[in-house]
Amino acid sequence: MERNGRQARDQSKTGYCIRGRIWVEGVEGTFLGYGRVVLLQRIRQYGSITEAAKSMQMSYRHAWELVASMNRQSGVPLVESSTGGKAGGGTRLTEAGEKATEAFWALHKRFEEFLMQEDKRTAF
Amino acid sequence: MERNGRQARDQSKTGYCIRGRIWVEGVEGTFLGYGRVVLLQRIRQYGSITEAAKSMQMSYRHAWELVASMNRQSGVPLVESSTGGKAGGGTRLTEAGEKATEAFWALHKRFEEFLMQEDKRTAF
DNA sequence: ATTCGTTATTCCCAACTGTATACTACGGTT
DNA sequence: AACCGTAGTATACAGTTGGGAATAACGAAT
Repeated sequence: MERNGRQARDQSKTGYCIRGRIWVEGVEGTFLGYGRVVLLQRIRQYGSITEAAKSMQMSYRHAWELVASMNRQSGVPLVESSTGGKAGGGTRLTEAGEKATEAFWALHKRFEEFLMQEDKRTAF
Repeated sequence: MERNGRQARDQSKTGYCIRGRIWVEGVEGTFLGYGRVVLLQRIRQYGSITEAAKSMQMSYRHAWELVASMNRQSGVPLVESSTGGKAGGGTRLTEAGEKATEAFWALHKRFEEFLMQEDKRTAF
């Protein structure tokens, strides 16, 4: 199943594992989550929503919607787009976008550690 | 919105809050999650899937499906049902069901604490 | 002015989830 | 035997979500 591209934890001992999702919530619901931050990363990498979406097997429509949602909910835009030009335009991560992804990955890492710890600890 | 009946955290300072979901995963996906365990609790309280579902504004069909999924994935049934009789039948929580809900609430409590802590800690 | 590739936007459709409804099975009580 | 309220099951329906395709807007390079 490989939810969100994250690996399933070891179930060999009990048959169960502890899993979870974590996100930053803003006024319209999710502001930053795993998928959204991966998308931001890919946008930085490719300089294009189109390419970023393609690399994640995500439709451009969906990717664009996520980007719009993030920018709407953020005080300062996480991403800036330009249209036209020789390359047709592009999208780049702003400084605020860099900071946001960094902060989210730090949070995510601590969460993964929490899950791992609970996986060992809990009776399941 | 009040997702899953859990309260939204304080957003007064930053406009954001850290939220998450946690669950115990078995072979067919979710084994125990917040909603499922609340359902178990209500079943214990009412002695009936019908009443438990009604009290949560959940359809009987859905509630029954969740119960079946939990029992299928658990080594020993968490819930036992009987049909017929003066009361028409009923469903009660087994000892294993009690233990499972207890363990899940303990896990959930630690998770809530983790979220609270992250909410204070993180930049969002 | 034409070309080009991307952003931005719209519309329709498929898949999934859960609801509502209706029905049968059950078995103690009367 | 009839009654009653629950479990258990099937079917049809509604809402949401995301995909796919089609199209316009854009602007630098040629």
